[in-house]
Amino acid sequence: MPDIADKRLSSVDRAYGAIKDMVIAYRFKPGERINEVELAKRLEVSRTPLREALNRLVSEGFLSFIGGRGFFCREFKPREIYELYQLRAVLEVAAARMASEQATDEEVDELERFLDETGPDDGQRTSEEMVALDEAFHNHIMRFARNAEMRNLLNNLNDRIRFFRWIDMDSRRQRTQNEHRNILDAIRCREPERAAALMQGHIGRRLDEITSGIKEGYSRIYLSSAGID
Amino acid sequence: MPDIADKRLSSVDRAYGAIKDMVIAYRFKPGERINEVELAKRLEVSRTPLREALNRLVSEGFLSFIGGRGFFCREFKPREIYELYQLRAVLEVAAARMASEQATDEEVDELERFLDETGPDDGQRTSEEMVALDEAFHNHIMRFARNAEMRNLLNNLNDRIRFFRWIDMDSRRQRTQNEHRNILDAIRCREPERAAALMQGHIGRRLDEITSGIKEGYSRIYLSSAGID
DNA sequence: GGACACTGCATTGTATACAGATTGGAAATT
DNA sequence: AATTTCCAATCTGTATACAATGCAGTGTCC
Repeated sequence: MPDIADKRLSSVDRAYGAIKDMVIAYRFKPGERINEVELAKRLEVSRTPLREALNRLVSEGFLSFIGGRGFFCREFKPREIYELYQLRAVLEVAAARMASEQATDEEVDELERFLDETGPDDGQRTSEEMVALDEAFHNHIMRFARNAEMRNLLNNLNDRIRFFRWIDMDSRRQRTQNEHRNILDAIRCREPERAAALMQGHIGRRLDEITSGIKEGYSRIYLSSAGID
Repeated sequence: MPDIADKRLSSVDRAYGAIKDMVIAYRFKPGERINEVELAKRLEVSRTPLREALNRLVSEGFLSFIGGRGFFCREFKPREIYELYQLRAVLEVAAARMASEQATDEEVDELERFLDETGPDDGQRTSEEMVALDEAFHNHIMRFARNAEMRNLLNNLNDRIRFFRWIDMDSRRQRTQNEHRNILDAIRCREPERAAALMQGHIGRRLDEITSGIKEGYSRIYLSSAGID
């Protein structure tokens, strides 16, 4: 996470990081218009670098833009979240298959140690922490797949759906660890199809439940953005 | 393709479209530094909207950026092209599977008519035309998959690898049509796994041959950009 | 009472100015 | 001859100004 006040960074980078964090944390309401002058004042940059950062965030799917009207926090229609999850599943299933073929034994051992150290859940963790650990596991797998483009894309998707993963994390604390261990075992045994099938089950099975989860997500979004400002 | 001179479009949009077309057509050499003042003059916009467009193109993978030094045409290392192809294969294999489950019978018929009308190759087509038809077929499949995020991503990937698809199109004019018909048949029969396997073969088999093709691609890039200006 | 036009304010779109960083090349030094 | 230093020209990074567009609130007309 880039420091917003770090003067070594360019104004564009500072604005970019700050706004992205704000979008991820739902400090903007979905569909809310972004006032450039006000935001520029808040971030202590001028509108020129601010708009460069906003343009980048539009390309990355965090904001939308309507000519003549300005920039908006992107909306999260249930269908869109569903599609993001679906793409994430496609990517991660492929990554599991590729990891089974390309991960080194050392990498597999390292990931197993990670699982040993971080689990099982003692019941004290927040949803945020659980998601972070979950993400870390999946990022390991993706690194084993040796494809930087896919890795960047997964990072982008994770940033965009993180909030909604909080919601359904509660219901599967226990199962997650076991499923992760099974996936890792398939990779260790060099069984791409089994790894892919397990990953498909691990992510894909939740797809149907997501639509309902989004409603709860929305209520939390409005709560949090109302409570902070 | 947006008209560069269309004054109804904003300066940012005009610059964005023009630069993207230039990158796709390799009017910049890989790694070439982009002079903002000169490019702004050529496109008849000021540096402010130009830089907004350049920032968008960085996020979309068409350009790179180094703070303090400026914008550069992205380089195409063999490894990167390989990874883009690989991601494309992952996406399209998933799309074939999803299309088998979700395409309507009418859509399948429509795509079959498209194949009837555009093939077989009479030997008169250029590589560019062949790639355009190939892309159109694959875009149909992707539309059947009902995922806008994946569709956008595929469009982005196609724009970024189009040049290299010209190179290996020559060698497989005939086979392409047959493979397309087989894939469509699997979708029609609602056999997701067969569709996926055929798509995997159709795209994935070429992955190994790509690295060598890139060298030829590079020579064409330098020829074309030298010849036009 | 409701629809519509008008007007002033707020906001975006773009050009330009200028400060600071970078680069390439000439001159000086080893 | 090769390397380094320094300087001027060039280029990027950012702020600001102003024009153009959109928006909301008011009043008017039907």
